[in-house]
Amino acid sequence: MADRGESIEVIQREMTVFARRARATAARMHPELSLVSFTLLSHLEDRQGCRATDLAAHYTLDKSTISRQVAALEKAGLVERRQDPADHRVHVLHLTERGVGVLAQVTDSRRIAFRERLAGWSGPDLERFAEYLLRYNAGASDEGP
Amino acid sequence: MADRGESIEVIQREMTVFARRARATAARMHPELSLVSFTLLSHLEDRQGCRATDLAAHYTLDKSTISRQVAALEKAGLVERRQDPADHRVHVLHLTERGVGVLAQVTDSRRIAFRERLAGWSGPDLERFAEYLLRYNAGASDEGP
DNA sequence: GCTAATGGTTGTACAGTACAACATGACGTA
DNA sequence: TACGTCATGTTGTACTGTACAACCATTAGC
Repeated sequence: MADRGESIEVIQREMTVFARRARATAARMHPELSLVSFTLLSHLEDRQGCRATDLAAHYTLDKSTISRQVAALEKAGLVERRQDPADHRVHVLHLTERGVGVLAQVTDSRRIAFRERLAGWSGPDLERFAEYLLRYNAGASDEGP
Repeated sequence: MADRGESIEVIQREMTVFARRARATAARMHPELSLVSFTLLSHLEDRQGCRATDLAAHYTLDKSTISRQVAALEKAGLVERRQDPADHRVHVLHLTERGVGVLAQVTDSRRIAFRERLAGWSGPDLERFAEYLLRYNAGASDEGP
């Protein structure tokens, strides 16, 4: 039906539409935890703690940005910084107990929202959609759209 | 393979990853035309001109935001505002010749980038991916993720 | 004609981000 | 061992995108 170029147009446009909305939506859903903070906390949980530099590399954000984000999260009591005894330059970041709790709660309510959002979808469609997104993002090293 | 919940997790996470990157990528690709500006110009071209209020409604942005964005685009010579003779409150927005040109050029280079980005994909996969995105976004009235 | 709604601008504030300058600490080599 | 270089992080500064609220101008409804 659609030719290659057409599909690409659509993907481009719809990805863009999505991007434009995501941040605002996240903010509306969770005034207490922005999309950025959420992803940082997730990563921290995933890795069971890591350095600021790792976060910066993983999300291609400037280290100053991370520094301030982390400072805010620390101030909010969601994250704590432990000096690495082996290298005194390094602060290893860990979720606090409270951080774990908040993250769990937000993750949960996000999951619920997405579940509802995707309620009309068949299992195989969901699976394929997820697959495509993974594939798309996996290919997005750092310079593609 | 994956159950429903798992797929939803993935979609949620990957959409988020994408969202986090899109803006920065657009900025890197086109320092002269942000993602926001780009979408506004596209809409203007699509509609062959429209009012600021229409843009605000379509993108669920505050009218003040639109006002300033449009002001910037006007200053950059990409858009012009024509007073509606029938209703003196209204400014109808139109692309200038230069606006059309810049939009075309950016659209083009975006298309090229996406084409490259999706080079390894089969036609049917592209088609289905596009379809899913459309479906997803179409359902995203205004409160879902 | 007066009141309410609509379209838009301006003041203000905030988040997220980058870049550059800097401080501190670690490490390798002469 | 001391010096230069690299790595980690923080701070100063500036810009974009955004919202909300107050406001002005104009139109529409009763």
